[in-house]
Amino acid sequence: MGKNSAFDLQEFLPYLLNQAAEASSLEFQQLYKDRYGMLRAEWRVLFHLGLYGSMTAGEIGRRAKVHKTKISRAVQRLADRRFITRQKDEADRRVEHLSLTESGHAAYADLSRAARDYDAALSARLTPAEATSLRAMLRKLAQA
Amino acid sequence: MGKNSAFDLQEFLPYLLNQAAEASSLEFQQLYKDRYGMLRAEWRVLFHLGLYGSMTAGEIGRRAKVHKTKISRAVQRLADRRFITRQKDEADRRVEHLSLTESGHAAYADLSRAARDYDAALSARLTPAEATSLRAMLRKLAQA
DNA sequence: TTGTAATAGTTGCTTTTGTAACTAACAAGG
DNA sequence: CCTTGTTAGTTACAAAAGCAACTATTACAA
Repeated sequence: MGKNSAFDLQEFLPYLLNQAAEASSLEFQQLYKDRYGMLRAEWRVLFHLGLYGSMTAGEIGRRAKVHKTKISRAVQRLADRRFITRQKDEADRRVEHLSLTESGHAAYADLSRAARDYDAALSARLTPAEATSLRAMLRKLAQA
Repeated sequence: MGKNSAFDLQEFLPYLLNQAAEASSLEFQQLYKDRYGMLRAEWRVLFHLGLYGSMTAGEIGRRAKVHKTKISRAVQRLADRRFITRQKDEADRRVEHLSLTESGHAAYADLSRAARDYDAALSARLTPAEATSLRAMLRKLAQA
C-alpha cells in the first residue's frame, strides 16, 4: 500500500479484486446470457446441479454464498424455462429437490465446456505456478 | 481446471475472483455505508477526488471503469450532501470540475485510513511476496 | 455559415437486487 | 396435544443498476 502517508487506490486489494472479477465475469456472462438468456444466479444454480447432481435451493445457496431470495427467483426462472425440475421431498415437505432436465444437461454441457475454455484462456496469461498460487490466495481471501 | 473431463467450479477463476472480491468488498462497504451512508459508486468518486484532486465525471468513470450514469448519480448525491462541489469549465461548458469540500476531505481522510488498515489486514493473510504477485496478477486479469 | 457528428452529462424507464415480512412445515418440551 | 422456536422457501416493497434516449455544447468540414 505504498508509503505510510498516501493511499493508493491502484494497490488497494478490494479494488483490484473487483476490477479483475468484473472484467472476467462480464466477458463470460455474455455466453450464458446470449445463448440461454440466463442471469448469473441462474447460471450458478445450473452449474451446481450439473456438477453435484440433485440439490435443494438451500444447499446451493449455502455453497455458493448466494442469498435465498436470489436462488428462489433463479430456480423459478429455470423451472419456467424447463432447465430444471422441482421434486418435493416426501419426508420433509418444506424442501424441494432440484435437478436438471434434458435441456438443462445440454445447456450445462455446453456452458461448462465454454467455461473450461475461458478459464484456460485466462490462466494462459499466467504461468502454471502463478495460476495455482492465485487460486489458493483467492480462496484464502474469500473466507473473510 | 483439472482434467479434460470434469469441470470444477471451485477452480474456475471468475468464480474464485468473485467470491474473493465480494467478501472483501462487503466487509469494507460497511464502513462507508455506516459512517457516511455512501454507496460504492459514491465511495469511488470520493476516493478518486481525494487521491487525484479535481477531476471531471468522465475522467473518473473512465479510470474506475464505471458507467457514466452511475457516476452522474453518485456525483449528485455527493453534491447534495456537500461532500463535493461542481464547477463548470469556462472554456468547455459541457464539463464540470469536481472537487472535495472540507467535509469531503475529512471523510476521505477517515476512509482512506480505514482502507489502508483493511488492506493491511487482508494482506497479512499472505506473505509479502505473495501479496505483491497477487496484485500484479489481478492487474493482468483486469485487462480483459 | 451551416449542417453533421461527437462529447459531457442527465433523465426516464425497465430489470435486478436487497430487506423484511410472510407462509408452510417440522421439532421438541411441557 | 399445544406452544414456542426453527427451517425452507416465497412474496412484497424499496433501493440500486442498466440501458437507451435526450439536452446542451463543442468540433469540424463542406
